[in-house]
Amino acid sequence: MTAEEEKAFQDNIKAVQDTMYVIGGKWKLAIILSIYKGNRRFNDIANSIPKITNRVLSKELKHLEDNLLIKRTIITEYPIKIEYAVVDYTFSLHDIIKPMETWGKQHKEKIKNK
Amino acid sequence: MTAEEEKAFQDNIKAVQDTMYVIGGKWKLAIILSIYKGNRRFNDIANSIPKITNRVLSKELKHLEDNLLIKRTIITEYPIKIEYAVVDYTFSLHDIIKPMETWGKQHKEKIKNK
DNA sequence: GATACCTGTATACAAAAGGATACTTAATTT
DNA sequence: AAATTAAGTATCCTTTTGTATACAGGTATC
Repeated sequence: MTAEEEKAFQDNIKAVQDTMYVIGGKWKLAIILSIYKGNRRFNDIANSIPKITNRVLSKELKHLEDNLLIKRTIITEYPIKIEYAVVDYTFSLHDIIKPMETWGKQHKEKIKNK
Repeated sequence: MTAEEEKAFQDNIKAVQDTMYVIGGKWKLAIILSIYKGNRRFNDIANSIPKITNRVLSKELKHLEDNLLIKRTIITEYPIKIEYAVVDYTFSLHDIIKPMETWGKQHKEKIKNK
C-alpha cells in the first residue's frame, strides 16, 4: 500500500467508526424509523418500540437531536406537549437504513441454515 | 396504520436491530475493512487499526467468523500461522459499509459547522 | 540452553450502555 | 383540593464493551 492508500484506508476506518458512534447501538435507528412512520410524541414512540425504557429513549432522543437528526418542538398547551419530527437531513440516512433492513432479514435466514 | 403496515414496521425495526447486532460496535466493520485491504494475519490486523487491543480483536474475529463474514485458516508451518480472509458473503456488506463511509465524512463536516 | 516469534489466552479492572421502576412537575379539569 | 396527563428524571442495578498487561506454547534460531 502506498502512503496515500494507507491514509485513505485510515480515513475510511475512522468514517465508519464515526457513523457507528452517531447511529450505532440497539435503539437509535429504531427510534428514527418510529418517528418517520408517524410517531411524534414521547409515549407513542416508547410504545411503538418493544422493550425500550423511558430512560434509554430519553437519552437516545437527546443524542439524535444533538446530531441534527431529529427536531424537538415544545407545544405550550396544557398539558405541555413535545413533538419529535424527522428533518430533511434525516433522509440522508436512507442509504444506510434501507440496506440494513434488507441485510438483516437475509442474514437471519443465512444463519438459521448454518 | 393498518395491521399489515404495523407488522412490516415491526419487522423492519427488528431487521435493523439484527444487523446492528452482527456488525455494530466500534470495531467490526473496521476489522472487515482491514482484512479486505490485505491484512490477513492477527498482528497485521491489530497494527492496522489504531487503539484496538488483542483481547477485543480476538473476540471480534470470533464473532465475525460465527456470522460467516470471515474465514479463519490455520497454516501448519513453524511458527504456526493463522490467516483471516474475507469471503463472498462479506461483499454483501458493501451496500452498508460504503454509504457509512460517505455519511461519516459528510456528517463530521456538518457537525463542525453547528 | 536461552531467546525470539506468533497468535492468541488469562486475569483484573474501568467505563459505557442498557434495564426496572418509582417519582416529579405544572397547569388544567373536576 | 384532588385527579389527570405528558414527558421525562432519579435511583439503583446488571450486562456489555473496552483497557492494560502478563504470559503460554511450540518451534526455530543464535
